This record gives sequence, structure tokens and C-alpha cells, in this order.
Amino acid sequence: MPYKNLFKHIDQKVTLTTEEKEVVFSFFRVKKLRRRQFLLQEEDICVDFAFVSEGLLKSYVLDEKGNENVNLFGWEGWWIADFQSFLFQTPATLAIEAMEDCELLLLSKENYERMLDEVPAMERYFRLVYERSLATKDQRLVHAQTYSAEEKYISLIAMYPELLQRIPQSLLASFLGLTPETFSRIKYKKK
Amino acid sequence: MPYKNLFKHIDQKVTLTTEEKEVVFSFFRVKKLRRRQFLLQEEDICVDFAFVSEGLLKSYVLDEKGNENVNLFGWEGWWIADFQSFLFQTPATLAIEAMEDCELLLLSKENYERMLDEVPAMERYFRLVYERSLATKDQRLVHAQTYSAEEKYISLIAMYPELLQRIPQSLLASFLGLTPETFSRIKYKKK
DNA sequence: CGGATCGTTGATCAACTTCAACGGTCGTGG
DNA sequence: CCACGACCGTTGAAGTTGATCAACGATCCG
Repeated sequence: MPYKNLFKHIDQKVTLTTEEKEVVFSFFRVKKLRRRQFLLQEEDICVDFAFVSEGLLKSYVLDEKGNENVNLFGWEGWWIADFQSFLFQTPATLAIEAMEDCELLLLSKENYERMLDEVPAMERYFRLVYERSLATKDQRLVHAQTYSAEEKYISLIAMYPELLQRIPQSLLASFLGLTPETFSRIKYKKK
Repeated sequence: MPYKNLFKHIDQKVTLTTEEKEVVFSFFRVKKLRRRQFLLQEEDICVDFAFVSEGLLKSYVLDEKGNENVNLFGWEGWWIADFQSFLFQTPATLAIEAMEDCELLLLSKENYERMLDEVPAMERYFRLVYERSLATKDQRLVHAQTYSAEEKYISLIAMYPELLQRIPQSLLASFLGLTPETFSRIKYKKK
């Protein structure tokens, strides 16, 4: 049942009729990824907006030295894409890679727009999703620019305790804009 | 004509009938602020989403040492608020202050929601606004976490050359998460 | 067993901050 | 109308945080 999580998510925000659900349904296609496979590579155009039905992915940029810099983790119930690239259909700067075997529901740019035309409730759904997303990103930006390494660590474990179980420490470090070494040192200082 | 800029902005994204425009119109109220006056103070609830019709504002957090950390500048044609506080009606962490005399169009949370119920096209309008905003914030976050001070400076002047004319250098520094001293040194190195 | 991956720890280093002083400009009040 | 203070940008010297480089141990898996 790949669509179960999606409709659960949608139902939390808007009400769709059975017919609308079927229309919405018809715009998606299922894609499975195995660990380490890519949903998107840098320089490609991000044609799909992905709803994570099962699994876990990361989006990141590589700097000139080859360091991964994680921008976002996406797990069950999250949307993931290179938004810039998806919206404007320009080459992506982010790569998106599966960290666990994944089941994704893909929505192409075309279908995204058609769906929004045909099902106005989805317009609201995405407005609501984006609102929350903006609030979170605002916060992350403030944290990134004002917090010390230690404060970032503390706020991470307060905000996403689940992540600690599921994601290698070095990637959490990267998500916070820290090196793995710094992350490790702080962790031990805190005990 | 305080509403001219707003409708120009809306017209770029969606089409409203004359009646719809009047409904939309009716939800806003005009507010003028003089330089240094506050639209929002920390700990207050952000009740209004503000469209900047004229002027320039900054939103920022104060750290424990009293340093301003600028999160956003808002000028003609931009929306500004403490989004977290506005959405969830929780105490604000951001302050919003006029840097020039301003004319604002305020939309209360209640009216925001009513407007979205009554004028579906506005649902689309905000969805489109948020899409672009998300793409930009994503980028800023990546820059904040991966760029050196010099790279941040370069990307700022490439992205917002107008800002250099209008905004004191020390605030641009803060916007980038740098000290004014560092900003100044880089500026001279680059010439 | 052998290799890859991940976290830890130590030593050194560099980028940026902090602290301090100074000079220029602008606006305001005496 | 001038003088003073506020504000802003610049410059230098010293300090700190976190990055870098390097080595090592543990675990997992084929």
C-alpha cells in the first residue's frame, strides 16, 4: 500500500472526495530505490517531487574537496526534491540519495501543475506543507548563523531525537554544518 | 495608493475578478511605521502578516550579547513576519523593525484564513509565493553552511546588488552571519 | 580473514571573532 | 550656524572556535 502514508498525510490537512483522491492518485507513480541509489544527481534537472512512503534519503551538495554537505533528510511522510531545480527546471545543485531502501511516490512537474489545476484542495495542501516548511527553514537558518557548535548539537537532539538512532553521526554533523570530529567531541563533552 | 503594489504582485501570479479583488482588499488594513519603529517585538505574538508597500524593514534576533542577527530584509513587494509565531500564534523570537519610513498592508491571522477560504485564487497565490521563498531559503541555508566569508560576500553582491545602496554595511554583514569587521576587510580585499 | 565504514582522540592550523582605537559624516539641539 | 554626539566603516593585534590532518580501534560484512 504505497499510497497509504500519502493519503494519511493529506487527510491531516485537507478533505478530499473519493473522486478527488482517485485523480490525485493517478498523477503519481511509484518508484523504489535501493540503498545508495540516487533519486537525483547534480546537474540533472529535478523533474520529480518525491513523497517518501518508506525509507530514508538525504539531499546534499558536494564541495570542491568532495565533502558531502547535507541539506535535508527525508523519511516517511516527507517531501523531498531540489526545489530550485524542480520549480525552474534548471540543473540541480543538490544530489538526493537513498540511505535505506525506499519506496517513493513521484510527482512530475507537469503532473504537479495539472493536479493543482484539477484539484484545488491540493493547492491548499501544499500551501500548508510549505508554510510549515518555511517556518522550520527560517529557524534552521537562524540557528546555523547564530548558534555555536554546541548549541547546534543540543538543539538537534531536542528537535529530532529519532534521527540519532537512524542516521550515522557523521551525517548529522554535516547536517549541522560541522565536521564529524567536532560533533564527536561535543557529544562526549555533554556527558 | 497603498494597494497598488500588492495588486501588481498578485496579478503577476494569479487572476482575480474585480469582486475578488474587493474581498481581498477588505481583509487588509494600512499601517504606517516611521524609521526605528517596531512591527513586532520578541515575545509578542505575531498577529499580522505584512506586505511591504513602501519602505524597508529588517527582522532579526538578538543574541545574549545584544548583537543583532538579521534574518531577513523586507522591501517593496515582499511579505514579512515571524512565520513560526504567525502560524502557531506562539511568542515571537524575531523582532521586526522599520529601517525606513514604511507603508504596510497588514493581514491578521484570522483574515488570512478567511481570505483563503473565500478566495481560492489566493490559496494559489500564497502557494506560489512560498514555493519561491522555499527555494531561496534552501539556497541561503546551503550558503550559510558551506561558503566561506568571501564566497558569501560575492554571492550577496551577485544576488542583491541593490541592497548595497540601501542597507548599512554592518547589517549586510549580520545578514550573512559575519562581523562588520570581517565584511569590511573582505570588501577591500576584493578591489 | 580482509576491507570498508564509522567514531574517537590528539596535535596543529586557519578563519573569523573580539577588542580597541581612530576618522569621517550626518543630524540635531543649543 | 556651529559643535557635539551618534553612528558607521576601517584598521590592527590578539584570541578562540572549529577545521584539518593523521592515526587508531571497533564493528560489520562479504
